[in-house]
Parts: sequence; structure tokens; C-alpha cells
Amino acid sequence: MKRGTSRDIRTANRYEVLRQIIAASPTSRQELAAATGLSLATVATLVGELLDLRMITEVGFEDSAGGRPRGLVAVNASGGALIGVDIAETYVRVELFDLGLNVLARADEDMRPGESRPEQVVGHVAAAVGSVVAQAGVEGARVLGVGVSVPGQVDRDTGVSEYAPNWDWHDVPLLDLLAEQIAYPLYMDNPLRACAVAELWFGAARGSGDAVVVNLGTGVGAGLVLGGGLHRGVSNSAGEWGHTTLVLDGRLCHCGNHGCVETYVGAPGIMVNLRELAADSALLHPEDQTATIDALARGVGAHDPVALKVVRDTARYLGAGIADLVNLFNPEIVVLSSWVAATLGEPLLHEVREAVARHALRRPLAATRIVLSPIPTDPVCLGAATFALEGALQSAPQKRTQPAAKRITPVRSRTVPPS
Amino acid sequence: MKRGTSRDIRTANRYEVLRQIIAASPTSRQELAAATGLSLATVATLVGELLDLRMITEVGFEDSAGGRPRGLVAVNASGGALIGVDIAETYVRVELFDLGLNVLARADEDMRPGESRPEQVVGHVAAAVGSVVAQAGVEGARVLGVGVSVPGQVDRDTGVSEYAPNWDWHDVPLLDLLAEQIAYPLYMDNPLRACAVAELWFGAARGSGDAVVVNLGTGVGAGLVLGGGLHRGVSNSAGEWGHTTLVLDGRLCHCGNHGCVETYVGAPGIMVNLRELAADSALLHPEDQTATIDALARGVGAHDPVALKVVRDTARYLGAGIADLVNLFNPEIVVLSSWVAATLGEPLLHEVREAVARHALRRPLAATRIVLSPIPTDPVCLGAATFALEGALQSAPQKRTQPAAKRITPVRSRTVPPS
DNA sequence: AGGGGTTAGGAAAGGGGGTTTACGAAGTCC
DNA sequence: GGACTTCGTAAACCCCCTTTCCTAACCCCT
Repeated sequence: MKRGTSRDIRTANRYEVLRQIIAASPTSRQELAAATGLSLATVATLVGELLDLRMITEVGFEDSAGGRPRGLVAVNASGGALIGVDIAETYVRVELFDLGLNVLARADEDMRPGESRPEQVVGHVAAAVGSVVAQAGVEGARVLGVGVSVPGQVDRDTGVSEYAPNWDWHDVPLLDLLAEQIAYPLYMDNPLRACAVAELWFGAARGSGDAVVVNLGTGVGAGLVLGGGLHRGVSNSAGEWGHTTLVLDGRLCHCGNHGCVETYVGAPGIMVNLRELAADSALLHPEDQTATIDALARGVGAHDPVALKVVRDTARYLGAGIADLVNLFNPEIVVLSSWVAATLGEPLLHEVREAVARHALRRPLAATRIVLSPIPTDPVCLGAATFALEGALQSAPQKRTQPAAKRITPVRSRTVPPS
Repeated sequence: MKRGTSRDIRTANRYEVLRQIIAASPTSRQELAAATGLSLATVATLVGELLDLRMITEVGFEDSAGGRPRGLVAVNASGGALIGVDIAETYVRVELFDLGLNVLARADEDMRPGESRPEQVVGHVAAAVGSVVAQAGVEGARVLGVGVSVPGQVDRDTGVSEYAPNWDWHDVPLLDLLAEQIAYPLYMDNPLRACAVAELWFGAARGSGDAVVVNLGTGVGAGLVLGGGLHRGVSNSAGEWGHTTLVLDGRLCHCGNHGCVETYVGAPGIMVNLRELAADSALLHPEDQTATIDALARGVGAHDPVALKVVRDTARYLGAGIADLVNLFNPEIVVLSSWVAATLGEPLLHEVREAVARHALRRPLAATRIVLSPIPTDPVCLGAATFALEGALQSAPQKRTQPAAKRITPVRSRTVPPS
């Protein structure tokens, strides 16, 4: 059993403070203390650390009610770059972020169905990483790290892809292979947890002790945020919600079982829902998940009865599944994330809320909010980049560097009216 | 969001050390340090605290390989008493434990179907508590606390039974009512969490970071041990696994939904399984759950084909449900607890293991052990008493009392050969 | 322009926790 | 009886957060 040390408290607080700064930049130490519940002294220390790391900068002052003005700090966007890599079945997407988590550059590489050998994937990743660094024109030294999301079971400590179902990989030392071509610090986990971390840092789960991030993409999963941190389980495979039995002896799943959640609510499952309802529907693009879901979303907008029914049916399955999660975890918030959720949007959310309300127990239901992810960009890349950010914060220097002989007095560069 | 403080670390370590001492009594500081991963100095300090609390005593020495002998400590069974109260639908059971968690006295009070008013229940509890204290002949001052398990939704901090489905209680301030008649410190939670805590302290989940305690009784639930502690969720209702949808549009549940786990694998559900298979079976005692489950267990022992089939069917449902938990939580261990599991025992376990293996994903399955609860007594009473034990440890004095002018040199009372 | 009031933020002190190191205690072995 | 071994406590140390004190930096008012 892992033991918690006092150092973990520091790390968690560092995370919390930086999260808050990114969320409300610029901000004052006073605000941070109020938002995090930490004492002013602790906040000041942590802010000092982050200043030393050049992750944030002092950007001016804010009037206080008659006394000394509050110093304002903001993310030092140009203080470093983070790279997020989303390795998916058919493509590799790489994004480069500044420290404000804005996308500075992006590179997509398509992978043909045959290209499943690790070296091929590594080649694509390395090329794309090189590309985004060149595009953004950042110098290598300022890249704080590269987070890599790879589907399936991952050993995040050793960087081994234990099992990737789409390519039938077994125990591929992916991070080692990548390290041969990429000189930046590397971090790795799977897309499920990437989305959850993105939501925890920058999305709807920020500040929640317990949250469930439901991932609706081609695959389906649930990122579990418990006690303010990601729950990984004993072998880092927690959150495999897609293969939960929703309908005993239901549809056959590619995992070999019947009635898995994934066969009803993932993109392929939704296509089956559609086909069962109206096999000849014009909405159906047999070989193209994205096109089908897009068509469905448009259909709902146009009040197409078939589209409405498909969304309602899907929401019924999804609602039952989410209600189970609500009952089990009693979370503060459930976030619907990934591209299917983003595409179907509000109409899906509305139906899901109703379906959950029908299935969940009253008390836990009353304590839970169900929302769409507010993250506008690809959450997997963002989450992967966040792994790198966490890594950079964790390996941060413990002591504040000796203050320079004379501290440069900050220039009054800008003033923000008191809120 | 609740913030972790360094004090929590101390409390967790105190728990851990006492758990270990209770499990392997007598034991040496060296053993404790090895078992807990703490330094010798910390173990010595914590042992000192527990000695001061008179929860443990020094009981002799053990030869070491040529050097100073190791001092042995053991639970000071007579150092205090803990009371566990199991309030169920038809009875109240109260047990009094010594600090070794041995049952010293027990009192059962039956409740007739009509007796559902809080004052009536409180009366039964108070009477039974008085009875066990008298039976055991302990003086009141030595009762460290009373833990109360009450079904349904509980606010453990305020001691309010927010909702008890069996009596249709709403926001009953049960702990306040009890406090008027019982002078000992009171703690309260629900049976689900009582079983989980019992398993965590004294059962199969001891030492596990992540465990799931599956409760098979009249009701069904899952106690979630995550990161070495009980997961409670945002409104203390986590673990409501009984109303998870296992079969969409399946059997009608008393909760109003269809296909809940509870309708297939709890005692009433098993009776339905039996009735559907053989409505006229001699195994079926329509009005008596206990008798039916007992008959079923005997039937399995006698290779009765109907009994075997019912257990297999039940295990199929249970296995699917547990596989979901394994996939979601990736726990180290799954413990089957409560009276139905205890009664059906090994045959059920065997079938469940097979069913889980069919449904769960390979990696999380490989990391998980599935076992029967090793706790021989009523786990709810034990768990409730454990709430009191945890309470007593939490409110423990922070500082070691000034050592007496001259420490009494421990008598060499007994010697244990080195293991 | 120079106090007095007010608020911000740094520095020091203090309390909690765990670990490492040093040393006395309590045996064994020769 | 001395040398060696091992246990267990006490002291020193590091880390973390908070509280308290004090100075910095601004306002306003005289």
C-alpha cells in the first residue's frame, strides 16, 4: 500500500495554485488564498516557487481598498511549451501549448490501416513533434515535456504499452522507443485519463473532490476523479467502463462479451442504434463514424424524427449507465467528454439528464451535476500535455532560489480595477 | 474540496499500526516497522501513544539474533470495550467487544413489523446496549464508544438518518435521540460501510490500497476502499451498487427501476431465481429468506441439481456485476461479505470466479483476487464497533504524556520463539 | 508635505509529521 | 569480563503549513 507523505501535500497544493492561476489569470495572492483555502504565507511561497520556475510572472497591481495594492500574477505563457500527443487508431495528433494552455501549433499524421508496428507509430509521433516545435519556433530548451496518450492498458511509470487492442500490441516499451528520437521529458498514459486530467485542471471538474469524466468517442470509458486526484487502481486500468454489462446477453461486443456499454453508446454503438431503427436512413454513413454522428447532430437540429429517436435511445442507454456511476461513486459532477458528446451536444445532454433521473437514486442524484465538457479543443491532447505539466511541477526544485541581492522592483505595467 | 493535512497522515499511521498489532498480536516494533513501511522511530512513537491509551500492553520479549531482545506488545483486550449496533429491518443486534475485537456479550431484540417509529427503535437499541454492558460487567468508563449501523442514507457527521427505505424515515436525528439514553460516544453509518470497514481492519482487505467489499444480504451494496480508506462520495452515499442496472428492462425492483443487481443476487433476488427455475421446489420457503438460503446451501452440499442451478444462475448475475466493478475500479481484492455470501460459501465463490473471468477484462482481472470474507462473526456489528474504535483513535491525545519519573521495567512475562 | 490609517506580503516563529543519526540498554559469545 | 550484536529512545533534521510580527506601499486628511 502506498503511503502518503507530506510532500504529496505540497505537490497537490502546487497543482491547485497553478490551476487557479491558469483559470483566473491575472490574479492576486489574496484571491488565490481565498480560492484554495490555503494561508497567505503558503500561497506566497508557492507563488514564489512558480515565479522562480518562470511559469508565472508579476504583471502589475490591483487597487486594494485603501491600502497597499495587491500584486498580480499571471501565467507566463511564453515561459515554456508543453506538447500533447494523441495516438489514435487512425491518426496521430500532436499539439504544442504555451503555459496558458493555448494551442500554438498542431500536426496531424494519418496512419493507414496497415501501419501498426510500434516503430511506424513512433516515427509518426517523432515527425509530428518535430513539426510542432519548428512551427511554433520555440527553442528545445523551453519544451517542458511531452505527454503521450496511447489507447489501452498503460504502465505509466515504465512507459510500456501493456496492451493496445486496436493494434494487438503487447508490452511495447513505447516510451523507450520514443526517447530515442525525442529529447524532451516524456510522460505517458491513456486517453481516458488524459481527458479526466484535462477536465480536472481546466474543465468542469476543477475543484471537485469527486468527479466522473465520461468519455464518449469511438471507445467509451470513465475517468474517475476521487478525492481530488485521478483514481488509477492497482494496475493503472481503472475506469474501464466501456465493457461494463448494461444489458445481460445483449449485443455482442468486440471484447467477446455481450451487452457492454460500449456497444450502445460509443460511436459504433450509436451507429448500430441507428441501423436498428432505420437501416436505410440517409443519416447513416456505414464506413464513417464522424460523418454519421455529424449527420445525426444536424438531423436533431432539423427535428428529424429518426435522429431524435436515435439520440433518445442512446441517451436511454447512456443514462442507465451514468446512473450506475452516480449511485456507485456519488460524485459531485459528471462530465460528458470526447467528440461524440461534443458533436451531439445539448440535445444529448438533455435526454441523458432525464434518463439518469429515471434510473439513479434520489439522494446521490440530487448531489450530482451532469454537464458537457467546456473544453473547446481536443481534450486528449490537452490532457496529455497536462501530464507533462504535472511532471514539470513534480520535479520542481524544492527550495526557493536565493533571492537576488537586489530584487527588481516590479514596474507598474498595468492596473486592473477591483472586482 | 477537502484538503489533506499532515495530521491525516498521523491518523492513518495510527490506524495502520493498531490494525497490524490486532492482526498479529503479540508483535515487536521491528515487525511493525517492516509491515507498515514506517521507520522504527515513528513506530516507536505510535506504539508509545497506544501504550499510553492503554489500548496495548507490553507482554514480554522475543529473542533476537544475538542482541537485545525485542519487546513485544499485544492488544490490551481489557483496556476498553467497543459496542457495535446493527439496526436491521426486523431486529436490532448489539455486540460488545474487547479491544481484541472478541465478542464479550450480545443482545438481540426483535422488532415487529409495526415497530418502525424512531423512538421505538431507539428504545430497543438503548435496552440492548444496557444489556451487553451489564452482561459483560464492564464499567461504563471503559466503553470507548458505540458504533451504530442503520440502513439507508446516513449523514455520519450529524448522525441523521436521511432516508431509511424500510421504514420510510426521512431526516431522523437518530444519533441525537440515542444520545439522550446512551452516555457513550456515538458514531453512525450504514451497514455497507460497516462491512467495508470491518474488512479493511480485520478481514481480507487489510493492507489493500484498493478493495471492493461486496455485500450480499437482504440488500446488496459495495463498500469501496480506495487508496487505503473508505470512499464516501460527496454526500456519503457512495457504494449503492444494488441499484445498478444489470439487465436493462429486467426484473422490477422495489426502487422503481428494472433490472437492478439487487433483484438478482440479494436474498430476495435469489428466491426469485429459484422460483423461476422451480416454483414448487422444496427448497423455497416463501416467507423466510434465511431458511431458503440455508436450504439452498444444504442442497448444493447434497448435489441437488436445482440448488446447483440456482447458485450457478445467481453467480452468473453476480459475476457480471462484479466484473463491472473489477473493470471500473481495478481493485486488488474483491471480498464477498454478509450472510448470503457466508451461507452459500465456497460453491458460490467458485461459480462467481468463473463468471467474473468470463466477463472482466484480462488485465484488471489478473490483478484482482476474489475471496469470501474471513470474518467469522456478524460483520456489521464488528464494523460498527470499528467506527467507535476509529473515533477513539482520532480523538487520541496528540502528545505523549510526560513519562513517569521512573519507568516500570517490564517483567519478562512470556517469551515467543523468533519466527 | 507630513502624519495616520489600511492593506499587502515577507520573514520568523511555532506546531505537526516522518526520518536519520547517535547512543544507552540489554542481551550473546568467547 | 570484554567484544559484539541488536533494540529502542532521544535528539537533530527536513518538510509542510499556519500564525504572528513587521515592513512596504498606498490612501486620505490636515
